[in-house]
Amino acid sequence: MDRVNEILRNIGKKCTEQRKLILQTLFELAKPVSADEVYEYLSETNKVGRTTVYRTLELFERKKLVRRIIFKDGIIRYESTHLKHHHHLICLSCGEVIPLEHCAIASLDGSVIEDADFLVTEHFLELYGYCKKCRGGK
Amino acid sequence: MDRVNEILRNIGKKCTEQRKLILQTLFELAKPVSADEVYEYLSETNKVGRTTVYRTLELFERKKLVRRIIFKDGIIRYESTHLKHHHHLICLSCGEVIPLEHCAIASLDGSVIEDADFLVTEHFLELYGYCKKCRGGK
DNA sequence: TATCTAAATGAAATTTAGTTTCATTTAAAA
DNA sequence: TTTTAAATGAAACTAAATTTCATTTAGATA
Repeated sequence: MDRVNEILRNIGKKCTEQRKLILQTLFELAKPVSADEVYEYLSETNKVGRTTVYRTLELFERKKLVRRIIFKDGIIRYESTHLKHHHHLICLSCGEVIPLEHCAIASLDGSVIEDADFLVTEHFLELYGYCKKCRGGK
Repeated sequence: MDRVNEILRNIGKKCTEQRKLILQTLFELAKPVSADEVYEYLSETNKVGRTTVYRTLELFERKKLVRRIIFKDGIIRYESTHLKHHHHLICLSCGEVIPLEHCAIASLDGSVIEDADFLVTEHFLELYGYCKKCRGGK
């Protein structure tokens, strides 16, 4: 929790109970989660309102504490940036999300696509398919 | 329009006026468009209801006439599969969407990620950054 | 060609994700 | 401690997408 306090102090915003809880949750879950999942996760103790969760995740995105991740379903999810840049394997059968450490196209960012004269600053890559379990050994 | 008729006959579903109009629209626009954009595009003649547009795009996706494309905003868009597999450059400033012909990671599909024992069947890659115009020559 | 029927349509109601409003509360500066 | 701008959260709202169900229609069958 000390770490959470320090991070929040560094972004130049008020260090509220709600923000600490939300950031802590993102650390604990350590995978892409939607605002509603964060809200549900915290709702037992019921200390944080839905609106605050949405607003706080947006703030965290602006401050680069989280990155936005979008899967095929179009729901906006966020993942803590203390996990370094990576992509995901998403099972089309059971929905499991597996982080993929190595990024084969990291070199794209900062480069210019010649034909289009386009400067790439970020990229989204998600891989879909079937996990070991769902393939039943095949 | 002959082409549209033939395609619809081949998927084993009724060849309705609405389906023909929607497929024709996807051919004409030839870029990722949302259900609402298709609806608006057709609304002058007002021949197709909103529900039908949503349902038809889902049908087309199941029949592989269109593929689903998701950008950062989370809105579900579709693009005709008569355009072969490719990705997009999306300008963070003006929103322009530029198709990117070459796919550097096409070889991923059908391959197994060893560490995770995961069979990849499809992938989503979108590149964000700044187009020539918005960079003002830089 | 007329009849029939399962499939398709679309208006309206509903659901879900996300945003805005505004009165109240609070972190932290003075 | 007082003060105040920032933050919160309930409720209202918006937008995207889905469901319901009465009506229409494509195209198979007689």
